[in-house]
Amino acid sequence: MTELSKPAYVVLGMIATGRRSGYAMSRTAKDATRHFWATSDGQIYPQLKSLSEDGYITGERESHGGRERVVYSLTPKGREALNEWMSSAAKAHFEMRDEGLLKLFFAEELSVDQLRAQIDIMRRRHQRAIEHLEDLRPRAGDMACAHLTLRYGLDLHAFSVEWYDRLDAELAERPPDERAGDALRAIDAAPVG
Amino acid sequence: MTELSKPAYVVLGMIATGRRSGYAMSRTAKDATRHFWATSDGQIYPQLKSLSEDGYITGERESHGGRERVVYSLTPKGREALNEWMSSAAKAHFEMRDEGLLKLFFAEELSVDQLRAQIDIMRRRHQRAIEHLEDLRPRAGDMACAHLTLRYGLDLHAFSVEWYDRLDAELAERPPDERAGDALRAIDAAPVG
DNA sequence: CAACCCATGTAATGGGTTACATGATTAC
DNA sequence: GTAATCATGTAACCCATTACATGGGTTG
Repeated sequence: MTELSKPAYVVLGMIATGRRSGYAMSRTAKDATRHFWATSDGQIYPQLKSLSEDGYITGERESHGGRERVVYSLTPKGREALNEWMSSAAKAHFEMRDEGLLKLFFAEELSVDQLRAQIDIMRRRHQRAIEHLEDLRPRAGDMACAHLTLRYGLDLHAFSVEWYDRLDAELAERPPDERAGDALRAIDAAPVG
Repeated sequence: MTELSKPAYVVLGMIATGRRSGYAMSRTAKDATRHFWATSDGQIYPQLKSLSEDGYITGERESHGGRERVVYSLTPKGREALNEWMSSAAKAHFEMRDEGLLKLFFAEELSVDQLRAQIDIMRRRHQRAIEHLEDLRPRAGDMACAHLTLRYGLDLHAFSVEWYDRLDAELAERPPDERAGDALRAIDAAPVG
């Protein structure tokens, strides 16, 4: 039982939760899981092929109103691999990439004005993310787990909006041409308390 | 003025904030920026070479207590590229990869018990991240911006710990062998409200 | 009859990590 | 003397995205 790749578990999980064609998986990946785990078509389709060859899943051609598609099912081996992964306590992959934070990290020499401009950009970015997730909500239908992860995303971005709001409020008290590093030191580098 | 790559801006920012040797950049990348923007040695050193060739930075050999190292400075061209990026309102790259959330997304058919076990793993993961960031704090020294991004990380993980705590508290009220999807629907899929 | 969605795939490219490789200096 | 830190780099590999390619069905 060697470990499978991450995209493999995505595919197994998709099948287990009723997304049984490659296209359905692709849709769900774009709609529902993208905001915490991106998966592209270039991963899904090759994965379906190799998981079939290795006996984790089986595909059946189905004609669905004239259109042809392949509908996959988990084999016992696939079910077991999924269960093992789902209940594993092994350290799960966690990563963040936030170009905005990178800019904040380098902001030492900016003016308070310039720093506040960047913070505003970030605040609005999280605000837009919230609006985007709200739009996705109806598409989650009755999948309770989809709503759960959506809720997490919404709450997380709301946290960020508030965090940047509070930081901005503290910076608003400082002279606009002060050095950002000095201003932050002055407000104790702990504006969010 | 074609746009530079992300690792290029990392290097420019590092120089501007006083990390002037490849090794110093590598250290800061591991210590301070890793939790929101990973950069490896395999990116830093080739980048130093190509940014030198393209006239964004200049390197000077320096002997520093017998040891040799190369210390870089920004050229006017490099300074301009950095300023442009720092003040740009263009959509900044933002990405999250959370394998734990992926498992939650597929948890529909698990038991409440199994779901709570996964939530516990995630809660502890964020707790450990907080401890790790606390350990890094002394190394930020007097860099106000380093403390700022550290603060964001700490607050973000604290938010997550609380979020999972609240979710777990609600699930604790449900029978342990209930289907996770049903339990979540029952608590209205909005446990964090 | 055009645009869009369903449906499936491949190839080129780009980005990033890991492992490897080397060697000097300093602290214990 | 030996382990850790300073210091710099390269090559192989893995992973993922993008663009391309194809074609049938549905809706306005």
